[in-house]
This record gives sequence, C-alpha cells and structure tokens, in this order.
Amino acid sequence: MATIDDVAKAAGVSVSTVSYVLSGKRPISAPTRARVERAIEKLGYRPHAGARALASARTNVIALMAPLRVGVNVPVIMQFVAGVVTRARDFDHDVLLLTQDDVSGLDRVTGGSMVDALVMMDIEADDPRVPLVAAAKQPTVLIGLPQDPEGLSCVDLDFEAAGRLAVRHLAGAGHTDVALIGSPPEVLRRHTSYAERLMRGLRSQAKSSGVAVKVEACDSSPSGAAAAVDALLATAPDTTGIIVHNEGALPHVLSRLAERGIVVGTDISVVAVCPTDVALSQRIPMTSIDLPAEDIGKVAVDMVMARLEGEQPSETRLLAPVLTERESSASGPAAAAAG
Amino acid sequence: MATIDDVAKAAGVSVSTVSYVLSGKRPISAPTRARVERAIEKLGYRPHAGARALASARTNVIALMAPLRVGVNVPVIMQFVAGVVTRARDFDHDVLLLTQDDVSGLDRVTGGSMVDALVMMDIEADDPRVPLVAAAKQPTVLIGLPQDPEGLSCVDLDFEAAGRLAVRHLAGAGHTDVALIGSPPEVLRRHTSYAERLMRGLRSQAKSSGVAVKVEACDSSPSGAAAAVDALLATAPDTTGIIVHNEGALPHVLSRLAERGIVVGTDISVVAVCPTDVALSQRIPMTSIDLPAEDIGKVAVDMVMARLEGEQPSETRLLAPVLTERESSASGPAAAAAG
DNA sequence: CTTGATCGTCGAAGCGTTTCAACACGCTAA
DNA sequence: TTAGCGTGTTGAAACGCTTCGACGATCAAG
Repeated sequence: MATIDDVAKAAGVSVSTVSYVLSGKRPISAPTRARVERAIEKLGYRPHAGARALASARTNVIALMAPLRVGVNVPVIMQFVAGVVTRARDFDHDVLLLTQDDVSGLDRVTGGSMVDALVMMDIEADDPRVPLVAAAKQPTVLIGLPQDPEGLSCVDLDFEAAGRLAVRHLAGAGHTDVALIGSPPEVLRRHTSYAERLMRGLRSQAKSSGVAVKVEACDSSPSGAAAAVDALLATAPDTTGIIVHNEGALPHVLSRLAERGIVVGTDISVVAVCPTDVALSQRIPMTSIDLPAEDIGKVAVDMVMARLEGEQPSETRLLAPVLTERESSASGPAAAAAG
Repeated sequence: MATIDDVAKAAGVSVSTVSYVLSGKRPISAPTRARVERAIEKLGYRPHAGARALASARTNVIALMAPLRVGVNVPVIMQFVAGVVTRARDFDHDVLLLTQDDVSGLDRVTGGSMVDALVMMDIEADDPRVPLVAAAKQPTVLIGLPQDPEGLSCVDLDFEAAGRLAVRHLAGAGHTDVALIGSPPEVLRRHTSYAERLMRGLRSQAKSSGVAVKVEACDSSPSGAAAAVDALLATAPDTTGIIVHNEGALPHVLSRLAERGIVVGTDISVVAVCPTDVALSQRIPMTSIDLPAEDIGKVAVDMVMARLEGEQPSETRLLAPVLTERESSASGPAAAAAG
C-alpha cells in the first residue's frame, strides 16, 4: 500500500501538504492541490485508518448496539439500523455493530477508542448500560427512554402522544369502548418504557374523551394473538375499537377476528402502531400510527454528531406521531346512532 | 486514558514487557506478570485500537456487507448478521457493518485497512463487488454463489440438494403433481443464484422420481401470493404438493389456500424452505427444510478466520439441507390409492 | 522603503502500540 | 574455568498519520 510519504514524494511536496490537501484544514494553492491529487489518484492512495485514528484521536466510526435476537421486532430493528448506517455515511462515518447482550463491548469500544460515539437501541427503564456509557468519553444517544438519562441524549417516538392520538381518532369516530392489544408479557416485564408510555397516553385520553378502555397483553404467536382476542371479546364484548401495538401479533389478531366472523373496518375498527410497510402488508391496508424507525435512527445519528462537533448539551427528542387512515377503521356505534 | 507507558511505570517494567504480557507472545515470569496485571487493573488500562492497528497491521475488526433494505428476507438477514457478529466475538473480532449498495465502502475499508477480513451476503450471479474484494489484500467469504468466485471462499445452503430433498419427500409420500411457489420476480431478475439452484434440484429429482412439476414466481404481498395460488390451481389443478420458497409470501399462500377451502396437511401438502422459527409461526407448524441462516453466518466467520490465520486455500462449502416433518404435509393420492 | 499581515508550504514532534535485536543472568556441559 | 544455551527482560525502531510552530514570499499600508 502506498503511504502519505509516497504521495508526497510523487507530488514533490511535503507530507504535511498532502495531509492538508486531504483535510482542507489549511489553504493550499490550486496547482499544488492538483499535483497532490494526481499523485493520490495515480498511486491509489488510501490513508491508513489506524494511523489516522492514532494521530487525530478520531476514528470516523460510531458504535451501534442493537438487539439481534430473533423476535417480533425484527423489521423495526432493521429499519433503525438502516437509518443509522445510511445517516452515519452522510457524516463520513462507518458503523461498528454490537449486540445488545455484549455489555463488555461498551468498555472495549469506548476504552479502546474504537469509536467516536455510540447509539444504543431498545433502552429499558433501568438499563445497566446507561451508567456505563454515561461514564465514557464518547457521546452517546439512546433510542428509547431510560428512567434516568444521566445527561445522555435520547430520541424516540412520542408514544404517550401516540396513545392519545389513537384514542382520539377512535373516539372521534364514535367508538365508546376501545381496547389495546399490546406487547408480549416479557417485553412488559423488561420495562421497555414505550409500552408504558403508550398506555399512559391511552388512559389519559380515554378519560378525557369519556371512552372505556381495556388492556390486553399479547404474545406474538398465532395462538397468543388468538387468546388475546378471545379474552378481550369475552371480558369486554362491547369493544368496537382496537389498538394493536405488536407487529408480530398483528396478522394473527386480524386472522382471529376474521375467523370469528368479525369484519375489520366495518364491525370493528383497528388502529395499528407499527411501521408503514407493516401496516400495508396486512390482509387489508391498516389505519396506523407510523413508527418511523428509519427516521429515528437518522435523528439519533444527527444528535450524536452534533454533540461530537460543538459542545451541545444533551437533549431528549420525542417525535410527533402521525396517524394515517386506511381501510381498517370506520365510524363506531355512537356516530352510527347519530347518523 | 492510561497508556501502556503508565502501566509500565506503575509496574516497574518496560513497555515491551507489558506488551508481551498482553499478547503472550513471549514468556513472562509469574511475578512480573502479576505486577503488570495489577497495574493494568488499577489504571483501567485499555490498549488504543488505532495504535495497535498501526503497529501490528491487525484491526480485529471484520466487515460485514448486508442488504439492509426492507423486504421479504428481513428475518433471515438478521439471523445471518447475528451469526456473524456472535461468532466474530469468539475470535475476538468486532463487526463493521456496510450496506449492500455502498460499493465504495469496500474500497474504503480494505484500502484504509479498517478491517482484517470481509463477509458479503446476498451474492448475485454476476456480482460487481466480487472482483473488488478479490483484488483486496484482506480475505473474503461470500454468502451465496457467484458465477465466478475468483479464488474467494463461499458458503451457502445446498439449495440444489434442498430442491431434490423436497421433491423426494413429496414423491415418497405419494404425490405425483408438485409445484414450486418461488421468489418474487425481482429476485429472479437479480439472479441471486439460490433460486436457480433450488429449481435445478427440483427439476432433476422430479424427472427421476417421475412426478410432474410446475413453477410459479410469487410476489411477497398478500395479493401476489393469492394470484400465484390461483394461477397454480388454474393451470395445474391436480397439484397436491407445494413447495414454498418465499418467507414473505408463505402466510399469504396459506391464507389463500384456506380461503379456497383447501386444508393444508390433508388436501394438499406444503413444504416450506425457510428458517425454522418462520416455519413454526405459521397458522399450523410447517413441514420445512431449514434455512440455517445463523449457522451459515457462523461458518462464514470460521472460514474467513481460517484464511486469516494459516494460508488456507479458498473453498466452497454447501450445507446439507435438513427436512423436518410437521403438520403441513401428509400422504398424497398415489399412497392413498395404494393404502 | 519599512512594517506587518496574509498566504502557502515545510519540518518535526508527537500519537500508543508491536516487535526485533540484544543483553543479563543463571545453568549445564565440556 | 569457560563456552554455550535458554529464560526473562529491555531499548529503540518502526507503523502512517496530524498538527503546531516557523519561515519565506507577496502585498498593502504607513
């Protein structure tokens, strides 16, 4: 491999000049720049990343810690990851991928100066990784909200607002009895805060809109979804509006409703909280509140880069939910009675 | 951050001694080793990755190029990735994630010595990336088979054997008219070779088993799957055995069959080619040929590491397919007539 | 003309490791 | 006694880059 020395020699300049041509940190005259660039081109020169990292204390790599276990959220996770990776490239950074359970990896990459910054997904309320990265010299942004962010930046969908929005939509359409089919019990047990935030919004809006609300946890398997539907219709038979916040269970919930002869969009309205492409690939196009996973990933990178540049203070950004009406929701009994 | 100098000073030895304690490349007496280790512990010392890479020409990072676009294969991709990342850790390596379309990333990471080796997924028959990595100084392994591997290592499921196995299973159960519901047209157009290999195996076994075989491409959407089922049953109404090689379409294929009053496992046998967890999360547990994505990812890492260590020659490894009988397949007309 | 800026370039000192050659030491074998 | 050897340790030279301070030129202002 050619080194910066070879380039300098070939161009008849000093190595520092080559370096400045590359970094643009000092003015270089047009002819000199041209000679250097020609030499770089001719030699196929690529700066050695390690040498650069050593000299500049910058690696141009960010770490992304993602849950790679197979499970319900796989498509969502991929979208986060895709958002992070593509946006990182816009800042001329690459992405080092860590798995969620590799907690010691945090020490390894921060302590060893392998990365300039970190993004961590799937934050739990009392996440053991948070104090670790809070102590690191690299800035971090969390996707999700821990109980105590310890001066770290966070970004997420505003699930509380999403809960309110979903209920408002159903109540506005005349539904008086609504229900949530939510995350699997193990997710709730892990206290991934989004489930709780969604419920909080749901309940508060239900109260002020005067609608009844029932909550049903739901395993993502076909049988789990069927059980949740059955339990719901047994205990709250007047339910005409359902909010589903569980991508994995969504198709099975719809199947079960169909099996029971219930026509979604007519007999019952369903609002899904999920990425748009998931909403569109169901048996009918679902009314949904978008979970803009890719955008969140991008925002996370924007935030972490901002902290890397200037000395921005940490901040928490909650993205406003957007509801798109499609074929799975319609007017409920109150509106029908009125109309 | 503490440096190796600090450690050396604290332990009262030279830096080279500290280095040798860390790498184990030279014998160090027990007491000295203990003093050094105590100093490392006390100072919280972590070797600087960049400095290490510069001095040793090893980064302990491998690149993984994965297709991050959203689409049918998302769960499979995640399993590959998970396999690669976890196995890489076993070799004390981290993973740098590149997206499929970032072709220039190959140059960046190889030329800049950011990684020791590469793994590339989703290889197409005439993949433009193959010559690039073939020219790189780092070893590469491909997941999938290009037309011309150019001395690179490859690993994949033996799809041709899988095709044969599926037909043999159905033919053995007495089915005389079988069909393949395959990949979306765009995948076929990209010449991702697995689709073609599966078909080759299918056809050769059909011939020797004396069964008729019909092939139907299939979009992964609900409507695409329905159309494929309808087309199949219109043009080959005697079909009693179906092989589905399309994770995304699988649930919709089953739905459509159910809508048409066809009972899977009784009227028609279905064999899926997909990861086990996908096979198990359908409306009934599917007889399937496992796509061991995680294993393939692990094997890929094993192979690339082997090439990194010794001077292994390149090789191609095709994993033998395994068929597991579950509830979606049963005896066909010939067997029924005989029994 | 001087005096200062400004501009473009250069030399050299790091950055934190690894690793090679060399050396001190205590042994064994001659 | 000494040559020779293995063991454990060291010093110093890379590794390839960034960046600081300095320096010669050029040019405007006084």
